[in-house]
Amino acid sequence: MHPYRSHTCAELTRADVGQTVRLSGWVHRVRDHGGILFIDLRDHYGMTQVLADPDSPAFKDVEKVRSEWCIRIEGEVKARDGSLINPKLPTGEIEIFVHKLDVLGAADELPLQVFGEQEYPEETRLKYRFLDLRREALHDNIMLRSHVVKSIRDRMWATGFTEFQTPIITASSPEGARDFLVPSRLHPGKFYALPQAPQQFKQLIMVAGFDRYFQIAPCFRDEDPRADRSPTDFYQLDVEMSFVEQSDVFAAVQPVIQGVFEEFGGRPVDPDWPQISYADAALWYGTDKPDLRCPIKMQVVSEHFAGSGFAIFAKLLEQDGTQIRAIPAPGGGSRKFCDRMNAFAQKEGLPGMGYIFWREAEDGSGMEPAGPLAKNIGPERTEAIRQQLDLKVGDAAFFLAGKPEQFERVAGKARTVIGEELGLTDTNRFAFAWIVDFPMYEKDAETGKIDFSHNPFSMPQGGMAALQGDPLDVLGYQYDLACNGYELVSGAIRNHQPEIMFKAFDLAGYGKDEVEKRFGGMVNAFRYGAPPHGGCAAGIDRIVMLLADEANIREVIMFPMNQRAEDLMMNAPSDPTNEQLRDLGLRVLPKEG
RNA sequence: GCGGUUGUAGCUCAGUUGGUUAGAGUACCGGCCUGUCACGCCGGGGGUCGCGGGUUCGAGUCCCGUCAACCGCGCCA
Repeated sequence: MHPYRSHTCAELTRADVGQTVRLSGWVHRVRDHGGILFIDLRDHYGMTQVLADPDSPAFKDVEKVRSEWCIRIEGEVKARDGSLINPKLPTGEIEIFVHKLDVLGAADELPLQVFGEQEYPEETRLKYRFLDLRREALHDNIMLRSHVVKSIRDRMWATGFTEFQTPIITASSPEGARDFLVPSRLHPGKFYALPQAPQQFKQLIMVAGFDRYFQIAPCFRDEDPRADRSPTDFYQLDVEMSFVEQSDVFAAVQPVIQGVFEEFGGRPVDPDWPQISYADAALWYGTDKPDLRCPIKMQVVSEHFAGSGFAIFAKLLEQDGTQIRAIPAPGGGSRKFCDRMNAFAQKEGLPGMGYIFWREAEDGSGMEPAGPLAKNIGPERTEAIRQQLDLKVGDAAFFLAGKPEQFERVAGKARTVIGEELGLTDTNRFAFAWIVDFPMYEKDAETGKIDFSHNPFSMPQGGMAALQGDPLDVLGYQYDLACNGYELVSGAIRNHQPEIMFKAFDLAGYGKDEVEKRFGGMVNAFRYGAPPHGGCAAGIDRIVMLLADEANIREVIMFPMNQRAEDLMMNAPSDPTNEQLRDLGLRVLPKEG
């Protein structure tokens, strides 16, 4: 018999009754009745009930074990009486009568219970991640992740993609985020960088003629985290294809993502993935990662307020670049709800959201608008707004005024909250949308400087000719895939022509020298027969997060960092030894202040 | 860097307008219990109320400062 186990804790059934078996695992729960004593023994695969009574030679040993001790038992498989069967366990028809028990690893008093679904603070959970990972919910999430990654690999291979590994210690590739730097010992004073993405390598793979590449690749960015954004490192499904247009990339990626969501999501996946321009997404949804499960679309209603009796809005509209936008709220027609949403906008840093709602007229003559805004602009304008937004009795509309870039984000959030609170959002599905036609450039609000708004390697729509006019009018072959309000995929058709690339960088204020210096490895390759190519990268952590229905990305990462990019379990980052610093030719400056 | 929330037993939490010796559940230790599967019953140990200062006869509670965690903003093509 194997020294540790003849079976797993999920394996034994009525068919095994009478066998002598050996099991190893963790003590999930002990129930000590004095004369009879039960242990739920747990391993990766499942749970088996073990029992002992004073007839067992192991009885004294069994009395001593506690939760989460790692033990090995030997015993006989016994059938349970009908009334004693536990239908919740696959092994619930049998139990093991113990003859021998060995403690493989005792446990101190636990900082968090493995048994049960008690919630614990993240600090505790991260410090004792190995215990948290024993718990069913997290264990299942990590297993889900593993299956999802395998499914993605299989689907990519099945459609003609091949996986290659790219370097981890490499050159800085300033694509936007802050680099993690690695000091070089052999070249004191010089640094490697960890890749923010395998971006340049995958483009080089295309120049090298490999045609269809993918990789489940780690990416490293030294930025502050969010609930849906892991600090330090995360994984992407990185994809690149040669001789393709945007629609070819969509056609290659959609079946993979859709297939994975159908396989693991447990919820319907919308088969229709609309393509929405960046401009429309900003206007309708206030974000470039809209949640299409919420049916609300915002609209421009400036004309109804221009020159109206509502002086605040009317005056504002006299300034350049201002707009009034409306969020229709079907079913939101109560003062209480409207006031609550207004308070929400104020909490988010706006002066507030004006509103109108429509109710039954008190004299029974039909419907009447309510709210201070309606009085100020008068009945005709109010009615015109109602007709434009297609609202009826019991509905409301909220209004945001100013420069769209200043209120768009909050408007988008308000749209989401309104949709949820009014029950308009069907949460039990996955709704995808390709966001296309991103602008190539944006103007910094403070400095007025033109810079790339997204990926500097994207091909501008219209090529070289498009770069002759106003940079802010140039759109890129640059796209995202949004799902339920998260950005899942981001990609582009690349700029593979050195002249267009130099011109594109020139518009953002980067000279030829600088491009050569920073992206020389890739740009140089483009001089030797670069194929047109494009691709994208999909966030593995976010995909699993959506599939597992978790709001926090740390629930789907085996060993995550905390909000301050610290590993509490491994104690990272930590101080280097003086010897290490000397080897690297580094000295640490004392912290200022 | 900024804002919000939180911080009381190993763990999860309660603690009133400031008032006696700071409580519960769970875990841990001891006792009882032969059919439980969140077993049950009895008893016990366990506290720098995040930390520092202040107000007060008296502070877990009020004030100031500070630290930490999470959530958000900036940032993240």
